[in-house]
Amino acid sequence: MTESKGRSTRRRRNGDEPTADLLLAHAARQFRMKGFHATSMRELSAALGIEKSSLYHYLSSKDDLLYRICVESIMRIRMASEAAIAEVGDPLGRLDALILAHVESLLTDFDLHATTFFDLRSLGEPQSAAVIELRDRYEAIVRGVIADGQSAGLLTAEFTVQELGLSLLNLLNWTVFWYRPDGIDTPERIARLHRTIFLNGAGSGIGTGGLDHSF
Amino acid sequence: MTESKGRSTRRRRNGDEPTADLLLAHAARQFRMKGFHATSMRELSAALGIEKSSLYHYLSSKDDLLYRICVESIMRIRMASEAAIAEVGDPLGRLDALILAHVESLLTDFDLHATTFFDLRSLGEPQSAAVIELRDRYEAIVRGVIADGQSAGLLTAEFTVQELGLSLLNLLNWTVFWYRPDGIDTPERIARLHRTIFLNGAGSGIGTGGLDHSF
DNA sequence: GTCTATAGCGTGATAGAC
DNA sequence: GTCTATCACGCTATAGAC
Repeated sequence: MTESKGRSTRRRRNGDEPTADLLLAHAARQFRMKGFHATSMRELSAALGIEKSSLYHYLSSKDDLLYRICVESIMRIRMASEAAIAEVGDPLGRLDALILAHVESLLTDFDLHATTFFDLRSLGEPQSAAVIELRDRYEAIVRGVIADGQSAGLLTAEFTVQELGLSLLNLLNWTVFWYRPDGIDTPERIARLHRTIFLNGAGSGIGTGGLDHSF
Repeated sequence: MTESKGRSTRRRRNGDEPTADLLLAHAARQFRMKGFHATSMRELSAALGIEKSSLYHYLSSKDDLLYRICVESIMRIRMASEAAIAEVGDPLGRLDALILAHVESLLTDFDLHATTFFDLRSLGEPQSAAVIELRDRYEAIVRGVIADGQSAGLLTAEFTVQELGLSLLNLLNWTVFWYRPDGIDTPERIARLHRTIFLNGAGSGIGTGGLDHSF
């Protein structure tokens, strides 16, 4: 819980004082829904119940806001995933923990992550490069867990660590595209779906494997 | 090959006459790279070697251009996939054919598909609804192939057709996010990777299944 | 920390000659 | 079918009072 200064100035549209965190959350929400360039500072300030010029007390530019959203998004999913796998020793348990933590962060901080995925390209240099490096570092952790699984004989050696990593992140990340928080699927069930597909596939095991690929 | 009118007016920046098809391709390319709102009509016309006002001979508005890109994108992947599965009778063969055709279209018409995925939300009504309906109709075809596979005992019944469809499209579609045409991976290898993961998973088959899920 | 007012620019789109 | 010229608007960001 964020501690207020204790001084209430005037009724906000949402009942809260505008803080840096609140600003980030509102902005991420609007960016996810309309896109970064399609969302004006006018709309942003209206959602917070202040004038647009007042926004510049909290940020230096619109780009700065996007940058902070991207960094926050990646730091959160990385912290969550690292904490989850730190408790587990065996390769399969680590993979399970990673998948669950990744999906839970993805769907909890939905607006942040969706904005990062969709609007990272709108970020100028050098911020863009900095965010990409952060993301690469997180994905290296994911690939590390996969590599351990391969070494332990848990995962196939038919494909490289890179390729398996791409498959896993494909499976997990695209969820932000269609996920709606009010839907019936829980993060747990979605994680279990992806976990099952990634490890065992959707095949029944009869006649789906072998060397008779048509391509 | 598009037939020219035979009359050359002046040297274009890319050596070609501006046609509706060429315009669409150039626009999709720029939209994919910078985003719809971040790409100006100025930049668009510059890539074609004409003045910005001349663009309006080919289109009625910037939104109209995006709409045509989205429709073209979905029609192409649908035609390709329908043609591919029409030749095949058995469920596994149809799934294989669908995956390969989907991935090939995705990577061949890379700019079109990426623009549709990333900037569909920038499209106003009623065009947006029209495109979403087109996409839903295509995804129904995908789900049909999955349903057939389930009926034939080829695919697990542990998850619904909807869920398996989401997993498969997660796996395939996110590829537009990281794919670069000059990379080393061919569409065929990427399709085979996703095909293997979706049907058999990445697990070695020892100790990855069963009821001992940690979630 | 929030306001009013406005600067300065780039945008999508149009008019009309050729 | 392409051009030159221009309009009207919305945008990000700043200045300065309180």
